Amino acid sequence: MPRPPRVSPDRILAAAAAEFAERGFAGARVDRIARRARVNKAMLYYHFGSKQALYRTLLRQTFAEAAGRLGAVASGPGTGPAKVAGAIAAFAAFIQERAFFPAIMLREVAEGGSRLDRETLAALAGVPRAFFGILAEGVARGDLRAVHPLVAYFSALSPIVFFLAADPIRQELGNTHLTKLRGLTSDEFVRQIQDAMRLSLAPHPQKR
Amino acid sequence: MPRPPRVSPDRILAAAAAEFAERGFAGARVDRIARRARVNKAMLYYHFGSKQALYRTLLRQTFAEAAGRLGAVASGPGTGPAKVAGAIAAFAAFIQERAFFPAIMLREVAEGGSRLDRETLAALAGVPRAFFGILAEGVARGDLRAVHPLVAYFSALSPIVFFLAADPIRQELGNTHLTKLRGLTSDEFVRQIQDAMRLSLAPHPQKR
DNA sequence: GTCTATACTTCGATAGAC
DNA sequence: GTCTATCGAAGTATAGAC
Repeated sequence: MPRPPRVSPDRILAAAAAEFAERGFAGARVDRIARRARVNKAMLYYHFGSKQALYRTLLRQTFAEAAGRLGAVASGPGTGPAKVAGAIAAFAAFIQERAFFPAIMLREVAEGGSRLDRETLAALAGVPRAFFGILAEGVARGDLRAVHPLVAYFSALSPIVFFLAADPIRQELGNTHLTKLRGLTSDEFVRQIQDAMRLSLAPHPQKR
Repeated sequence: MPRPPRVSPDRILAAAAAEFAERGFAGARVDRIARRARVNKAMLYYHFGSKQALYRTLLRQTFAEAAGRLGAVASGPGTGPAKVAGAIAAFAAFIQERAFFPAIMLREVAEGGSRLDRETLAALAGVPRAFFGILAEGVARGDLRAVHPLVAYFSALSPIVFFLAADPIRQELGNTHLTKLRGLTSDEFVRQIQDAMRLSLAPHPQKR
């Protein structure tokens, strides 16, 4: 006998994700989140207590799941280069399921994490930690070059976050004819980042 | 005979840069900007008209200067690889002079540019345009590989923006012992990104 | 759990004197 | 150009009935 689904909290979280991504914490409006979720505003406070608690709940869940996906790649099988490519793919796939993620990530980095509690910060830290684990294992095994982990981490993931988050602004620039470029799908972009990482992390010079 | 310097507008712009970077447009407070600039709030409105006009003025100036720096590299002398490295260095140097830039850039991308007028968007578009020019020239001359310009652009600049913007959050994570890493200076980071780009844009396989 | 009505606060912006 | 005082809108949050 299935438990009755807590539709309200889940709908509120989904609505909050969209609103916070579009407007940021300060720009988000509780009324708008409630309306998007088709619940009464009082219900939102009943379930989450405050705007900030809602925000933290959303981010903690999201970060934890992202870290979980990368952690699964890290503890799975495969060579170092394959795991790096797998981590990039997993991260990109996660983002594409949760289109709100890049914008929120960008905003939270800009904010310096000032609004996050310890638990949420810990969830966020799980993302780089999983990636660093892959790098360390590969270096120990000798199939990855020992670059500084932060360099590899930011080289691999930040272009993806940025590229996907910048989609609206690219549209806008394209529409006003300020720039013209051959289209590039997200999948192509991700593949190219994987290739670039493979090259820059290869332990020995290699043929292209 | 030197014109009297318009200290108020300049001080207001500097204060606005800090405030907008820390809190975003919606989170920024006009009162706080005025206080930081040590001017009366009415003066701020006298000079800039509205919070949004102030914001746009700041971003237009900043984007235009960033584009100008990259444009100078693009139209200057040097091989393709040297110009790419030069553009990365110029961009990093610009950011380090204007510490507020990464956070504002991140926020504006997250925002989808929705708050920018046409002129400010045009200024922003000058940044990738200069970078694309360097790439096209190098490809035509045969000393750069023809990767998609967007991939090169995001690979080169977004890690730098992210790394520098994430400094506060790294401090916080480090302080709460959630992660431990050997330090990495901004200069080292930039140099490594230059190296990675040199590798991934080399027209032929090369020794490391 | 759900809703209406509203208290309380903050903030952008301006009026108007100097 | 500069300042004080304040308006009016908008926003978070809650009280209290059902």
